[in-house]
Formats: sequence, C-alpha cells, structure tokens
Amino acid sequence: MSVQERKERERAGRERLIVATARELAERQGWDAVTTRRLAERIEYSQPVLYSHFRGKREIIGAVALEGAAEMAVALRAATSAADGPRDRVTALARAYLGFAEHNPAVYDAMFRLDGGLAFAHEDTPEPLKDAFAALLECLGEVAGDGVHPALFTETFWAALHGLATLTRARRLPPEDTARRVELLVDRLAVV
Amino acid sequence: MSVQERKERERAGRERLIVATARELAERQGWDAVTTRRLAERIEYSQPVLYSHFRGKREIIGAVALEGAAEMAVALRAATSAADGPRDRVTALARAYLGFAEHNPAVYDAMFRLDGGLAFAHEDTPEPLKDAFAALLECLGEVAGDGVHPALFTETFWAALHGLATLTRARRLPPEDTARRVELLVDRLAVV
DNA sequence: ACCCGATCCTAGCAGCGCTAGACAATCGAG
DNA sequence: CTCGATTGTCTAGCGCTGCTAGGATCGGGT
Repeated sequence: MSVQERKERERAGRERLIVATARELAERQGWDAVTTRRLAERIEYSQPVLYSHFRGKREIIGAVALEGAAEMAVALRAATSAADGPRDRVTALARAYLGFAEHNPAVYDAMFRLDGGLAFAHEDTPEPLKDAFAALLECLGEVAGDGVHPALFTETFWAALHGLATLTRARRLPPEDTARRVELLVDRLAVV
Repeated sequence: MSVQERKERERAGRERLIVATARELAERQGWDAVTTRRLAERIEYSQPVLYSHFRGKREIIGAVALEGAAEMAVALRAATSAADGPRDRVTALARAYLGFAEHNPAVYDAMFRLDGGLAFAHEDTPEPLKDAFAALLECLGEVAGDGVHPALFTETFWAALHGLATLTRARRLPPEDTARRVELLVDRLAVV
C-alpha cells in the first residue's frame, strides 16, 4: 500500500513542478514561450508526460490560474485587513489588485485573459476563483451604497480595475497616472 | 504613367480585400482561424502575396484595428449626438461602446486585446485611434467634474467600459446585468 | 521582337500542440 | 525465483502554424 502512496506523492510532486515551471517560464518570457516542448525539457521529462497530468496546454494554464487566484485572495485580504475604515480599505484593495496584476502579469493573464478552460460565474466555478471574488466582495460590499446589490457593485468595480490593469499593461494607457485613476475610481464609485 | 496608376489602384484594392477578408474570417470563426494559408486561399492568391502588403500577421491585425477604430468613432459620435443632456449622452456613449464591442468582437480584440503592432498613448499613435479616443473625450470631458482632468477621467471611464466588455465576453461576468452595471457606472462616475 | 524588371508561385524551414506505438521497469501470482 | 501483466515513459511522427528563398512567368519599354 505504501508503494502506491509513494507513487502518488511523486506524481503530485511532478504535477506541482509542471505548474510551477510553466508559471515561471510564462512570467519570465511570456505565455507564447511556454510550449509543451520547452516545458517538457525544463522538467526533464518528455512531452507526453505532460499529457498524463493535463489534457493539454489549456489545462496547464488553468492550473496556474487557480494557483494565482488563491494567492490573489490572500494578497487582497492582507491589504484590506491592514487598513482602517471602509474608504481606506477600498483604496488598499484597489492598489493590491493592480499590484498583483503588475507583478504577476502571466498569472493574471492565465486568470482573466487566456482560456484556461475554467468556468466562471457559475455554480461549478472552482473554489479558488469563487474565493478571490469573495475577497473582493467582503471589502466592496461595504461601500455599494443603498439600493445597489453588493455583488453587482463588486462586479462593476472589479471590471473597472480589470480595465485599468489590462489597458495599462498593453500600453494603451500611460502608466504614470495609475494612482490618480485609482483615486478617482474609489472617490466616485465607493459610497462611504 | 497611367499603367503605373492602374497597378497601384489594383494593389490598393487587393490590400483592402486582404483586410476585409481577415476581418470577416476573424468575426466569423475567431482570430485563431485567421491563418496566412486560409487568408491567402480566400483572396485567391498565394501566401507570399500577403507579405508584399504587410510585414506579417501582426500588421494585418493592426490594419483591422485601424479600420475598426474609425468605425467606432463614427458609432460613438452618432450615439452621443442623438442624446440630449450630458447624462443621457454618457449613457448613450457607454451603450454604444459596449454594443460595438459585442457586435464586432474580433475587431474589438484587434484594437484592444491583440498585438497589432500599433502605438498607443504616444505622439505617433495612428490618427484613427487618436480620433476614437477623442470621440470618448468629447462626451466624457463634459462630466469629469471640477478639478479632474478630462483626459484622466476619460481614461478611467474607458477602462471601466473595457473591463465590462472583456470580462462579459470572456464569460467572467454574467451578461444579464450589463445594463445595470452601466447604469451604476454612469450614475457614480459622471458628474452632471 | 526582344530584353529586363516586376510579380507571383512552388516548395520548404523550423516550430507548434498533440498522440500512436514501441519499449523498459515494476508488480503480483504460481 | 520466474514469468506474464500492468504501468510508466520515450521516440517518432502527424497536421498544422508563420514566414521566406528561389525559380518561373508575364508585361512594358526600347
């Protein structure tokens, strides 16, 4: 029995290695550089091994996305819990969100830009994604204002942050004024 | 001399054909389906002909993006000019923007999600892109509010719309509540 | 009528995601 | 301890991608 357990542990370890390697490679050289061949070479196995863990490249992206979602949830909660008062909490949340997107662009892409084969806004959405949204909701629900559904407010605020994150990184927006845009967003959207 | 002119006309016509075909194919089957081979086959020329007009696939995407930007500017101005009062104008603008993104997803992707090799937020940004931003600015500058730079306000509002457009289309947001999210956005962001 | 330059196509390169089938290592039964 | 079955891994290859070198062909100018 322990032989089987050891094998399963090794398998799980290798799966983590695949995800971590894919993430690192994507973060360093972009997702285009994450090819099954390169990935296989880095983990020192042949290509088909990847397909014994994941159905394809899509699912690897999805795995990175889930890992990222869990980390983002932690980062957001850490930022909000360190701030006093609803307004400062929202500002801290927004900064933490954009900071995460800026410092983990490949992970952010895996979560929200690429197709990782994950379900969103469903009952069968994976737990880490629901939890990341919950982290947003916990903070933003406080400032939705009267007569506005907290989830709807959260979605809208999130969309605004997502727009800032993606347009800035795609050089569609000059990065210098990000702080002022965030300030404007918080000032106008949050009811305190 | 007229021979040369005829040839140039024919060349220009073929270039338009390439762009239109790429756009149609992308709109119908997604950008992944727009391969140089398929594109060449549809215009009834061989692949290398594409490269005598554009440096590569990237530039073809860029050409579609420019065409789309011009159309979007027209659509936005048409929507705003049909509305009375700043508030209704902003609502109309937001709806027109999201409508354009929804009905021309491939063109929208070419403009804002894919790399078409175009410069943004620069002095050497192509004219159609600057003009599309100008169309936003004309309407949104009115409602920036005191002490807020119109361009900064426009960028922020635009980012929010972009976030809604992309997250909705990527199924990250349920599409039913789009209208309410827009209403919330206009209510809170625009100063009337 | 001929030549020469412009124009276009055939063929091919390296790399992609993914998989069939061969091969080796390991396990359980006799 | 040996043998067959199972499991795990690799080599090789398919059809596709974006892109390009080099040869053929066509048409205008002399």
